[in-house]
Amino acid sequence: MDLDIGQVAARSGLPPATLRYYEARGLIASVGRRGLRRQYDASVLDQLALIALGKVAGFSLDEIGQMFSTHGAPCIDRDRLSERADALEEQIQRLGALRDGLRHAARCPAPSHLECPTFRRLMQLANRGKLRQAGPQHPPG
Amino acid sequence: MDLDIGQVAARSGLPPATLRYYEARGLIASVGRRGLRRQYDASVLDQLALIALGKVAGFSLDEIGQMFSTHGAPCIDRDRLSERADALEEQIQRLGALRDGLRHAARCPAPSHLECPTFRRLMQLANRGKLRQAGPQHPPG
DNA sequence: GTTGCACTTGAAGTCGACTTGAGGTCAAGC
DNA sequence: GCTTGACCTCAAGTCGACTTCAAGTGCAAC
Repeated sequence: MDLDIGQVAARSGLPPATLRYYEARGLIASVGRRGLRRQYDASVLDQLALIALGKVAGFSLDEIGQMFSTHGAPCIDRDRLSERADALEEQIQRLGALRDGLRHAARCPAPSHLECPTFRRLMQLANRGKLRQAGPQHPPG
Repeated sequence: MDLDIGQVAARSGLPPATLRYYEARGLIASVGRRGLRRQYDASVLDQLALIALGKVAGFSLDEIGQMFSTHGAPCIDRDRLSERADALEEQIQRLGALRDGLRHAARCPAPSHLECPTFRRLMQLANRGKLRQAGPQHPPG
């Protein structure tokens, strides 16, 4: 019934090294060994899916780790999800403004972007940090 | 008329070390020295604002560097801005889906999130990479 | 019985954008 | 003329999430 680390890797799409890394970080736990090899309960796949979700939602591995109760079952704080949803909402607003600014700049007839008032306003915003944390994540690796 | 690096730092809010770093990367150029100290033309402030904007828009420093012509004046590719605007649009869609999912999960009456179909669907999406690159950027440093 | 492969370990390397540190130089103020 | 403080250079350190490496182990197949 248990899964060998290789099988978990195959089903989750994560390399074994990453699974060991997660285990070392306390995000997942193996149920034992067969020879040297780690064995995992099938529920680890759910946990890994949850971890993946947490990551795209913007949680750090540490934060995700705290969402698993000591017993391994997920105990996700609903307030925390709401908070994160609100943060996403704000970010969406910022990105929307940025997108509109870029669209405008792309079409703007001013000879230099520096002469376009809209573009300059965008620059001001960026400089004052109003737009901070709005950028897309460069794909890790 | 020229600005000392300290003045540029004060006006831009960037530490001198960062200005030197940008200069080493070829993003800005000093017009000379007074004693040891770098002197900059006032236009460097525009360039720095532009760099800040590029950063929040998700460009890397290398990409931003390429947007300055060899003469220092910005020569921003309008197609590139459009592309980035489109990428932002997509990201906004993904973040919206994620936000909705989180909101639902926060309110969902299922005893465990794992038993909520919406939440599970979200997990699936995250796992298939449909949501990748959607997370908010953790502020560097 | 030996080969081969997927695993094991711990340490070190990677990425981008800086920041920090050590040791040195210069102009100004006392 | 000596101190102070802001700059200088170059090297190394930081952060998070991995990846890669070197050297070793154990099971299965031939």
